[in-house]
Amino acid sequence: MEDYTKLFDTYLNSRKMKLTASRRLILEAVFSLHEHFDAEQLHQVLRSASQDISLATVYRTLPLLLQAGLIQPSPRPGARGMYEHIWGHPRHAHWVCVRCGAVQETPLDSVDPILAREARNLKFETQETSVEVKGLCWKCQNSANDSQ
Amino acid sequence: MEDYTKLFDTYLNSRKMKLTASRRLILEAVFSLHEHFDAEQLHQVLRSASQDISLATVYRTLPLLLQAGLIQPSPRPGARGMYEHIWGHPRHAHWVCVRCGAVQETPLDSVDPILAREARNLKFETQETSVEVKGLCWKCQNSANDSQ
DNA sequence: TCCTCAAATGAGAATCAGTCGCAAGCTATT
DNA sequence: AATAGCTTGCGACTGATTCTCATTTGAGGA
Ligand SMILES: [Mn+2]
Ligand SMILES: [Mn+2]
Ligand SMILES: [Zn+2]
Ligand SMILES: [Zn+2]
Repeated sequence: MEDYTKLFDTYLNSRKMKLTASRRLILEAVFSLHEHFDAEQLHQVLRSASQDISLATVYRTLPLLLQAGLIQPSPRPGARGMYEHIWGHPRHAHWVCVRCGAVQETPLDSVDPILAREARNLKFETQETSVEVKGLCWKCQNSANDSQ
Repeated sequence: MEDYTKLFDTYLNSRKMKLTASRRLILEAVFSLHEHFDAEQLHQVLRSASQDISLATVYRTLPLLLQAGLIQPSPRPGARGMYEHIWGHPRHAHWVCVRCGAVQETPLDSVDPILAREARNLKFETQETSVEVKGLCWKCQNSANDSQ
């Protein structure tokens, strides 16, 4: 049993909920993906693995994974309800190209101490940090004069 | 004529669009607000000033203000389509309390140089930065054992 | 001032992601 | 096996945003 499965099971037990077959499959699908995803995409992954899980169940499971600390919202301009798995992944900033949509990631190591200091000043108890930068990736700068 | 009105006019002219009465009123409403808002709230502000602008027009104008650099999206967990005006406002991080919803702001001064350095490494041309921190505000920590 | 035409608007229909209600299916317990 | 509580699928529903289209407005030219 993977670590993340144990963690999910523990979380569910603490809520008198069950680690069902559906939830296990959704969890596996989430950790099989290495990009950001939404409910619909996750559902597609399951369907192409011939797993007939209803979309409603996918929608119902995402908040559980969120609460369990296994995924986090990963908002994209324009898109809604995007997530990414975070178990075992160092926290990171997202650099989103507004032209081609590519997303690069960088660790938050240098930003974190600063935010920690400010949190102390505000007496704010941080739960989750999100750093998103929009702009043009290297490739798109160089093709800035191409069509669209 | 306010600076932001001139800027909007210039932007619209460059697109062969017109600074109409409706757009002017929406612009004024946007800068009369000093919190984050969505289309519906903006529409309410206009209605309570007896300005009968249709909600569709509000929705149509927001992307123009965005493109003109007068407002920016200000995503809130759970809420969609939130904005804030930014003309003349220093860029800032948002500290959102997950319990009471209060939003505090801090300048990005100390974070910016770090992100600038990383942008250089990535050869990324930054257009917009968003730093959002979720957690508990000071008040809510102290009432953490209260109901809800 | 009057005309012309592209741009803008209002009203309501349409879309679409996400949620909900409920009957049926599971699973642990007795 | 009966019970009780959790979970699921299905389809109906909701609410935010977008779209369509008939009508109005506004800027520039005659
Ligand atoms: Mn990521
Ligand atoms: Mn703000
Ligand atoms: Zn790009
Ligand atoms: Zn609070």
